[in-house]
Parts: sequence; structure tokens; C-alpha cells
Amino acid sequence: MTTRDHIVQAADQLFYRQGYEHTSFANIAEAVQISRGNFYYHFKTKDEILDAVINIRLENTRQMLERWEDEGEQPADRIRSFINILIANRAKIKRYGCPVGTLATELAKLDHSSQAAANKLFTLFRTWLRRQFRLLGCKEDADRMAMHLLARSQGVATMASAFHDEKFIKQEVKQMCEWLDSFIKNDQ
Amino acid sequence: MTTRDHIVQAADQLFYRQGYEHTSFANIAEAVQISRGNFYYHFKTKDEILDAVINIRLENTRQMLERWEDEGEQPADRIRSFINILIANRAKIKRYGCPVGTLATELAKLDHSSQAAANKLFTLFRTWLRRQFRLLGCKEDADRMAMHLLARSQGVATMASAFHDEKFIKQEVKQMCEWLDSFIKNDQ
DNA sequence: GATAAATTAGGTCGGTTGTCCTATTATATT
DNA sequence: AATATAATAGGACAACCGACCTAATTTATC
Repeated sequence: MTTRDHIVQAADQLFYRQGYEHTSFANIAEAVQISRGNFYYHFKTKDEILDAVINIRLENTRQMLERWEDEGEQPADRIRSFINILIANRAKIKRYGCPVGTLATELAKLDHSSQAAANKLFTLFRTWLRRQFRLLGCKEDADRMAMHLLARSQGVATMASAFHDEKFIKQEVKQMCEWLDSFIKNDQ
Repeated sequence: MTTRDHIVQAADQLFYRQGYEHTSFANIAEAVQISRGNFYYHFKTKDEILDAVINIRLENTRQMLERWEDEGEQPADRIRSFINILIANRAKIKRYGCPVGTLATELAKLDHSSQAAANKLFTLFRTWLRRQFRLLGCKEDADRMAMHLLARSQGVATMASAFHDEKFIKQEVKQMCEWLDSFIKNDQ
């Protein structure tokens, strides 16, 4: 792995845990164990690092969603895979919230130029979920369903983080799965 | 209104719109039209201002919730009042998200000492909602219902902010009201 | 009206930030 | 082996931050 990759990886973690603004060049350089000068060779500005982090998150997410579609499962199971992200990452979510939501929220407050890029992460999930709901038989409602599920997930992450409560995540995930099940039955 | 009140008011707005860390002493002083020196007379540290802002938010919220209880409406109507906060503040939510959620999220990333104080805002709503759900006949489920509704609201605020979508707020508010209605019917 | 207290203005300080530069070392190419 | 390119180190910079201090001014009290 190149130094550049190391930097992006470290920045990714730090932006998630500390927030973008609260993370300094020095923080990242220390994490990667390189000098600040070397740092500047790879990235001219802090915004460039942010864009690189967003791009790698986009790419990783894309690959994950494609994998879920290629594994040949039913659309309902794919949606369950999405819901279960909350379970799989519950420890980190409890401490740092959702990486997508918290970044979007922070950049909105900073009125940062990369807001649109960061929100592409949401759009990625949105269009993917919409496609799954369409395959489930939803027509006009598919996008509303996708947004609904995204919002539910965001809310769970925010509250789980505020109250440091993993049990709440499990409760809500169960409810979301039941909601999905009842929806499938009604549709058939 | 005293200068101190002016400062707290301006800080309240700026913390909401720009975030706590992104707001500097100079920003607040400029908004209140006083010198930075005068500023220091009223507040020794930035953390003190944050605590003052949190306290005034707590007090305002307490008064609002008490008002809703004193107005003699039914518990279900009170819960609807809570849900309708999203409608009443939809323009600001679209731009800056939820003031409670975004502050809690930011302070969590900063690992700030006032995290617990900020989360009291959530607890305020949580215990109040729990009481209303108890009055509706819920027993063990009342707290779960309260948390569920809080999470839904948080999720709506986050997504509405990310996608700059007020219509989504109205959609989800409608669904939340329907969820509440179906719940009341089942219970009677 | 004199005195004390409360309030305000403006400057200063050390530390940190993002940015930028140059010198040095490592790697690749011929 | 000589040369060019890539990569790294470390320092310097202007700007900003929170914090602090003192002098001036306003307000209150007697």
C-alpha cells in the first residue's frame, strides 16, 4: 500500500472519529508516521484529502452494494443486509454515529464545498434501496420506502450514539425487519 | 435584555447554524456588536458559553413541554405536537438539521465534557414522551415508543438536511401520525 | 457630587492551524 | 555509474484561535 493510501486510510478513520474540522494535518501525519512536509507532497490542501476520503468511501460502498446484488439473494434479503449494517457496526456507531450521516451533517454546518460529494453516499444507498423496493413490486412508493429506511437508520445511529445504547439498535433493527416483512406480505 | 442574554442568544444561533467548534469568540462578539474584551467579562471560557446555551435550551424546552401538558389536551394530541415540531421548524431543519441532534453528534466527536449536559435535551423529550405514552396505556413499551419516535424525528431531520427536502419531512410526519393513530386504535 | 462597583474597549500572549518552501534521501531510468 | 524523477523531512510563514490583562467608561450608591 502506498503512502498516499495510508494517508487516506488514516484520514478516513480520524474524520469519522473526531470529525473533519477537528482533525488537523498534524493528527493525520502522526497517525501515518510521516512528516507534515511529506504530507503536502501528496495533498496540497485539506479539502483534497476530504475528497479522496469521500471517493474511497463511495468506492467501498459501491463494491459492497454490488456484492449484495451479485450474491443472487432475493431483494428482501438484500434490504435486510442493509438494515444489518447497524448490527455489524453497532460498536462504532455507538461511539461515533453513522459515518455517512455525521459527515453530511458536519459539512452542512461548515457550508463546505464538498457537501454534494458527501451526499452522494446517501444517494448511492437511496438508488440502490429504491431498486430493491421496485423489485419487490413497489412502483411510485419505491423511493419513499428507500428514504424512509435511510431515515430510520440515521435516527437509530444518532440516538444510539447519544445514549450509548447498543440494545436500542437491536430493538429498532428488529422493528425495521418486521416492517419489511409486513410490507412483503401485503404486497403478495 | 442584558448583554449576557444577548451573547447567549447569539451563541445559540451560531452554534446551531455553524456548529460549536466552527464558531469563534470573534463571531459571537461581532454578532452581538461588542468587543472581544467585554466578552471575556461575561464568560471566562468558550465552554462556559456552551453550558449557558445548553441551559437556556433546556429551560425553553421544559417550558414548551409543560405548556403542552397544561393546555389540557389528550396525550395523543401532545405527542402530535411533538411530531409537528418538524413541520413548524422545517425551513431551519432543512438548512441546519435538528439543533438537539446535531449538537449531540458534534460534542460526541469532540469528546467534549458537556456531552452529558447536551444529551439532557434528549432525555427531557424522552421522559416527557414516555409519560404521554404511559397515559395512552403503554406499560413496559412506553420508553421504547418514546425512543422510537425520537429516532424517527432525528432521521427525518438528518435526511431532510442532506437532501434539502421539505416535502420528505411532511411525508414522514404524516406517516408518524398514522403510526400513532394505529397504535391508539389497537390499544382501545 | 464623590466614591465604588459594574461594564466595556482594545490590545497582547502563546499555541495551533493550513499552507508553502527548500534541502535531503531514495528510487527508477538510461 | 550517471542522471532524473519521486518521495521524504523539517522548518517558516501568516492567520487565527482561546485566553488574559489593563485602562477607560458607564452605572449605581451613598
